[in-house]
Amino acid sequence: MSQISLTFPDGNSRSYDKGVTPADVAASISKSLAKKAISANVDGAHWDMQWPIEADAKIALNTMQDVAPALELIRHDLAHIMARAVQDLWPNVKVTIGPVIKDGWYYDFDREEPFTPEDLGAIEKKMREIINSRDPVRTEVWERARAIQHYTDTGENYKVELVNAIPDDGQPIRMYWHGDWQDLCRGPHLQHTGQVPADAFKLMNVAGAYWRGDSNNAMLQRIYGVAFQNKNDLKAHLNMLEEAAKRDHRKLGREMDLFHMQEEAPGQVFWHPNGWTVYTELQDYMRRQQRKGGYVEVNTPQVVDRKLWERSGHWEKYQENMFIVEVDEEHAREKAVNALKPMNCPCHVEIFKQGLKSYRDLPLRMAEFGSCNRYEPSGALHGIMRVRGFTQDDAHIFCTEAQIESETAEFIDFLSRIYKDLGFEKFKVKFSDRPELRAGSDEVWDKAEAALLSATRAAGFEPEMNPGEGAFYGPKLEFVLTDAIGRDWQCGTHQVDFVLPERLDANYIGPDGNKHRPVMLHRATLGSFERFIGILIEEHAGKLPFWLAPRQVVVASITQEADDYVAEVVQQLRSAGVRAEADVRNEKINYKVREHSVGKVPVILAVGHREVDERTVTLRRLGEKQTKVAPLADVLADLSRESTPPDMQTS
RNA sequence: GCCGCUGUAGCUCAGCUGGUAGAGCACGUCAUUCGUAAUGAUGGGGUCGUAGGUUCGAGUCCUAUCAGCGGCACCA
Repeated sequence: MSQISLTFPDGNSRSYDKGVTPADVAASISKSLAKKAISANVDGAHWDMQWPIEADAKIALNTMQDVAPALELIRHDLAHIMARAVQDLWPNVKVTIGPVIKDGWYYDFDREEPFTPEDLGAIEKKMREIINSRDPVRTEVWERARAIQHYTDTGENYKVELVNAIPDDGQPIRMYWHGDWQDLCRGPHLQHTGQVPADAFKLMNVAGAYWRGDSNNAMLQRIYGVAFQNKNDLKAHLNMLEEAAKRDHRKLGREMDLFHMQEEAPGQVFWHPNGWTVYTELQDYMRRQQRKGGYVEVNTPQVVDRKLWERSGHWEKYQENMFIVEVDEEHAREKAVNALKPMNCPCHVEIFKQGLKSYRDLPLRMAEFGSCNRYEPSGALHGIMRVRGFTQDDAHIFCTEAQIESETAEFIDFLSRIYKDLGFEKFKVKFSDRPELRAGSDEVWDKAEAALLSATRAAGFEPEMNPGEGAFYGPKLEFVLTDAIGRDWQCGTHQVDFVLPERLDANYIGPDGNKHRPVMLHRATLGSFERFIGILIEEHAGKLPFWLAPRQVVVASITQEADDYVAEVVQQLRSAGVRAEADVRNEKINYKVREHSVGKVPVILAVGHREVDERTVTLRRLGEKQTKVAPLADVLADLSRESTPPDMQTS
């Protein structure tokens, strides 16, 4: 039998028989390692202890101390153990797939009756039994025909489909057994079920999910679980979720009296005075940024004849998601079907088309705080993050092909500065390329994708790839922020579009005296005010930066004799541009401090007879215990400076 | 839109197997004038999401519908 040489992390090599497994290797080193090992890294690939090694390689054996492989295996084995537990309890349930995800795993089942919370408890219990039984994990590579026959015989029709979907490119069809329970799986897995910590996982919830992610397919039941290396990590995770729930923008929106939503206007926001203050502060800030950035601002109609949407192509694709506005026929002077504008781009093209444009006018950056309405599917709505009525900080840049790259670079810079001002130093960038259903030739897509990508990389970002997720008219850069519990939300976007200018016949006169098509860049920085404010609230846990805080200062009296002084302080703060309120209610200072702290007011100024006499105030900042007594004039100057937005700070 | 869960006072929630609604906070009034996260007393407040149905009787059971929540699908 031929020999191969395996090189260990310490640089030493040993030779083994060809086809040696990591389990053999571990056993050749020590008995305890053979027991402790969970998997190996073989030339960088995560390798099951049972898989044979056929050639010289670098090898490292993993134990539970190696976090990444340990978590991967724990979660993956738990997926199998859970599926086994479910089939032990309900033999008629069909299994499908069960991958590892962030913090845990899920497994999709086909079962008539819904899983109940009690079922989850029973499954967890069964899973612990399986773990405690320390059943060996075994693997074999099967012929495709045998696997299909096996799953046909056992009635696992989803598995048949999965086997058939495995490409015929020499990739092995691998079977795994956890005890007697069998699943199709790429692996690797642990050596036996007892290697999974029995006290560091929890089944979280059941949800519906379509088979293979396609809404035309059957709806399966997905059970989500989380798992860690030990009990404490699990506890910390559950604790984190509990803390995150306190930062939920829907909860804080109510507590801070920012907005509400109600049944009569689903997916639309009633902004209260506090929330509207945040909104307008943010809008003022964006308007200043856009002016500085060389944008012109426009405004376009809300109700637009369907003819324009037909020409732009949106009617065909998005008709069902548009609010249709029809005038009562009896009273209508002319019959027309209109739609509430779901987007601003066609309207901006129409402005561009007014008057002949020259290449000297390009790039033309046209911005609008555009109110849009989209009839989003009911299940998509989520607080103020995904709504049916929203306002984009939208702009369209009309430019030449040659300008795409520099305009993209400039926008990325523009967005980064703004996100930084708003407290987001880091954000994800995703790149979505051509979808299957699209307009425009491959040649045009090649150009657009290349230009977007190279500008993004030049700006220092390596985008995450979203294959096939682009808009129908062009590739897309997405700037993604996450909410309190880690869900991704697309906020900023930057898209190249060669299609719409064509469809709506926009053109400019080039240096050659001929008509040319401009390229259109669709871009939004915040995305929508609604979503961005939602993210902002969660990111800051309601403690918004001072300049954005709706109620910046409450001046609270300690006794009635300070009431006049309170009024004076409030007046002076307001004159200095600070949003200040008086609280002269007949309540104890403790009560007032608590109430305004809960309301996330960043600064409380308490005044009693001492302050009146000395013309000082006692200042307390949100979240801090200690207070500071200072002359009124000093505090006025400080707070006035603090309330100035970051882009208007002078020093 | 799909699967599941939820909907009782402004908010958070209780209300067992059907016998016609309850707490805390909030709000009003009175007392208290207080030094940094809840002063005390007292009072008012709900057609139990909506519409049907079963029943002598429905917050409780059934049907439909609306909205919200968690996922999935969608996201110009």
